[in-house]
Amino acid sequence: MDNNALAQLLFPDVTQTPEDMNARFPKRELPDNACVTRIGPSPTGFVHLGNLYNAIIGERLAHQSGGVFYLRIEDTDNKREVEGAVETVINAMSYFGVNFDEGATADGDNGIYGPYRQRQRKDIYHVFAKLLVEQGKAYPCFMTAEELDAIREQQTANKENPGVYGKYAKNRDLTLEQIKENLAAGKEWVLRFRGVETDEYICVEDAVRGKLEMPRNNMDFVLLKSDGIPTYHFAHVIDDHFMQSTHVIRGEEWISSLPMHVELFNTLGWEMPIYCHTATLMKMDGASKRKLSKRKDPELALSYYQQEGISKDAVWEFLLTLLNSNYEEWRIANPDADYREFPYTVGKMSVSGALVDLDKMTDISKNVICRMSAQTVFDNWLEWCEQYNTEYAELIKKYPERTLAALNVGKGGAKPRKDIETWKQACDFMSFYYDEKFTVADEMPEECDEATRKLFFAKYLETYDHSDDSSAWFDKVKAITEELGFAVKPKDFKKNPEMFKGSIVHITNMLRIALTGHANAPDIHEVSHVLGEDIVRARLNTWV
RNA sequence: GGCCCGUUGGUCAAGAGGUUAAGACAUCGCCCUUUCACGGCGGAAUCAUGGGUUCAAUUCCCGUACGGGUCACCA
Repeated sequence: MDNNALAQLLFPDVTQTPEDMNARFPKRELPDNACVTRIGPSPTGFVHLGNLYNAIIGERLAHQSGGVFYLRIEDTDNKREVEGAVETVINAMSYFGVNFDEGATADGDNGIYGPYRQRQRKDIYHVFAKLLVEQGKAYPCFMTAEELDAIREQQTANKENPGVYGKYAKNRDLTLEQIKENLAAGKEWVLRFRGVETDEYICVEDAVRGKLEMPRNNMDFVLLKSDGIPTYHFAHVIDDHFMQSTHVIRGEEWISSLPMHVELFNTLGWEMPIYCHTATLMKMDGASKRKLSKRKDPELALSYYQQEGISKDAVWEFLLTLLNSNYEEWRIANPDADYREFPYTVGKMSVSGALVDLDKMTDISKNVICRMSAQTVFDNWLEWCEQYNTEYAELIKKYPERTLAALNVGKGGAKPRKDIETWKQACDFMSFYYDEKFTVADEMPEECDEATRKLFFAKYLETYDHSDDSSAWFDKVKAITEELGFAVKPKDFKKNPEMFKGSIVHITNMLRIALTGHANAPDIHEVSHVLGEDIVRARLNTWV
């Protein structure tokens, strides 16, 4: 077989050489130990937590080391492509604060190692496809889907490994004449790698898992599909070589195709990047763990977190706690530091599938929000409402001063309140500050019967002076409490419950509910001043 | 089925051949407090399993179970 003739027959238009490619993509000039990383999403229009999870690792590695983090669109499967998906990826990533130095942009490319969309890199892949044919390491295969199915059936029946290899690789040794005939007959073909029959093992040092040992590839896997577009495997090796990725971060589902990648790097004589195979995100389903699924689990979609109003920093920090086991300790030691200051390391990563725990996420979100200034909370909440709850957006804009003052309640000091968990929940929590939304949601304490209520609110309003300071105000509350036969000190009531109708706890609860509608609301005196005297009087008057 | 990866409290997890097996979330109790929170203190709760190596194994090795992945002209 004349391999050069075959190569020329298959790729008549390819005139460039591997040397041309080396010249086209010069070596990056970066500091020592700088990491070059990337994410390579396929443009399906669905961005999920796992994408972000891997993106964060790449982003951290690159930006901590003065390296480059880029976006490459892996669009080799045109069946799955969705309009506008590239923009969706970029927007989602940028919403969560993941920004690219280089790569695909909404309307083009940024960087000299492009194009950054694989479909546009056909000419590059073909140079190496041709090279492999010349070297006798790749060959055209004309087998139809039916033939392939038949082989697979036979293999399954014989309890053999399925696939095109060894004697099953029927087109492996076609003559140049046969190939010419097939081509002339207009038969479709794919380019297959010529696998070696061997019982050798390969060993790859994975940065998160350590040694990975598996049988060396013996499959005649597909390099180029019948439309001339490469498969993931071929594209990955060529792209990560020329774009000079130092670390390939991807999900563990790729481990099983690693032998193909190793084989390609070796035959092309290129150095392998460092592989980081990350754990799959799991979820509790009944009593067992399972992989998060796109269809069943809304929390897998990144858009879910936006809709729920979980702040982007909280999502980052949540992922960081999964990614690096000592992140939480660092956070406790450095409560005010930016999470970007945390020194991330790959080796500290979990290798087993982590469960996505929404409670934990909420807790982190709460802590993130309580560290923000009232103004920042205001801005972020409003921004979220503009998109997801326009009714509240209007209210915030209608009462900006009151809203800001309300958000400021419990701020300052070493132990800020943690009332707001998410932007969505903020709408519920803050509702009582707006007459438009105010309702009495909780029951009055049973110790306060109707007569008590009427009497209390009448007296309270009678003596109410909006300018009273906190202690003057509370003295008055105490006086009325005593008058009504309630214990001023909760402990007295605890000791001798039969001597009182209730305690000041019940009285203040009643007041709180009348004022805010909820048993759970901040300090009454402070809330009163945020609301203003008119609203306070109006709300309490309805109980008299 | 073949190949591969994994398994420490309910969850996320640290950990090392000898530890009282960290810490966080959740949960329960107590304290602080006018209330609601915040906060503080404390409780309950974990090394999948069998065998080996060893003076000693949760940690190292082998098997088993369980969970997961993959075996496409999908990534």
